[in-house]
Amino acid sequence: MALANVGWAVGDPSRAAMLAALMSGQALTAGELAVEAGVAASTASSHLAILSERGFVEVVRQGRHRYFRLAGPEVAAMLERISTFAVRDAAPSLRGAAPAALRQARTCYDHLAGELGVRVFDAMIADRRLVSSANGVTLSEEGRAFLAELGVPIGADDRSVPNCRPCLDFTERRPHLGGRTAAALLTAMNDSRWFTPGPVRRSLRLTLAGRAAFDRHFRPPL
Amino acid sequence: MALANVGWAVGDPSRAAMLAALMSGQALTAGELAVEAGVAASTASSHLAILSERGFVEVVRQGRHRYFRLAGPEVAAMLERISTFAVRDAAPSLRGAAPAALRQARTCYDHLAGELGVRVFDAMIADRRLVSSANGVTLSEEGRAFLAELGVPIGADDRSVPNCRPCLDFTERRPHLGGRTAAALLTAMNDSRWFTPGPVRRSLRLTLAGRAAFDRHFRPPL
DNA sequence: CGGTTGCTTCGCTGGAGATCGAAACGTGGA
DNA sequence: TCCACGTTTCGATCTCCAGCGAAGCAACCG
Repeated sequence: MALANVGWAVGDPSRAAMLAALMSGQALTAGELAVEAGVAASTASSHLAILSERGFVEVVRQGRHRYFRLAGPEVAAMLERISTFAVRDAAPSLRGAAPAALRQARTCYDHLAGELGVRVFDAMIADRRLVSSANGVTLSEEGRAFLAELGVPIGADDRSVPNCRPCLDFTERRPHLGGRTAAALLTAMNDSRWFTPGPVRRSLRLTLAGRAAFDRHFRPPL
Repeated sequence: MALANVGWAVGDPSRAAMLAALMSGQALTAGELAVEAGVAASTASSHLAILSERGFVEVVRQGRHRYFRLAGPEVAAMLERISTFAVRDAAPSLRGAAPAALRQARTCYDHLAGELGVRVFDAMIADRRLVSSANGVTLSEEGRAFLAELGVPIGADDRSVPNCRPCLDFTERRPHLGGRTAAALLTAMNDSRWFTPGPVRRSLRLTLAGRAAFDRHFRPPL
């Protein structure tokens, strides 16, 4: 029976934690997912085999890493449907405050996400500092110059840890900027005091200086 | 974690079987659900306690029976989403034809369901042959006369197997007519050759005579 | 009032599977 | 060529929980 199979697969706490982590749209390695779920690598491996067999996640080998990501938007949609179901009659306190803080700006592992994260992505695309390429996005010459101006170091474009890549934003449902350069960008932003820690773990609050800087450097398209 | 909780709840084969049975929209007793899942009554009881606690099903006591039904259309929608997920890459032949045939008219255990089932319900309400009552619907005097004219026997209104009751239609998401009288009505319809068996198990196909009769007796409201 | 029926509670058992560590494997870097 | 690291496989352990039957309630029927 379909219901039981799917339910069983996502019903294990460790597997659910892994899927939840992958809901961010990021591709994560087996090791990272093990940490995320709080289990040994061997345990994670068997769980990932199950999720992979059943079509919840797909895997791409890169060097000696194995990156996992959700198998498609239908999977994400279904998982979200399940998640939101349980929350439908939860304490309403959480629904308003915490997500609001997280919605505007937060960290997604090591880079900026939320409304402002998406804004960075959109603005850089609009200004042709970022251009779509075969598998994702790459920095243009203007983009490199722009980031250099902001004091963001740009490493070599490694295939396994790309410089820039789109990362699906969980709250905005649109890509924000991920990758090594995005991490460096967030570091630079923090060094320049654009953000202070927000009220919720992982949330960021824009300072006055940050607001001005955003208006100057990442004008919202349109 | 929400994902894990919901998944765990629906991930047990017995619980999944019960939920699947309830997806028809029918309210079923604990005993019937035990048979449906193929487990002992005691086992079913503990499963139903779990499903009830977590808000998947709601229960209404009637005499010494306990009728269970899905807690609401959101539950049905979520379960359907999960079920169809597993089928998403099955043979595409089934996706179009079978549901279409089932959508128009089919049997729901012993009575008529689908578009035409809902139409019967709506028309009888609109014509005041059926009136809402404390717990469900009951036949008015006009309703009894109407059914007698169609050759439908009407038994005494037993509390545990009611004469008429609303039964949530799975495809239409609105009630159609269930209960003992609805079963008798379907029998009468079949005797009068309003339907022939459809292409799919449980599906019904309207004959020319049936179409005319429906237009005469169950004029769609508005 | 018993008798019957539907359901739940209780205590126990068995088995599935989640978990870990150790060891094997495979890839990349030195 | 060898080592380091990420990952998988294997074997063993242990916990959780689905399952049942027996007994206890509760409602209806005579």
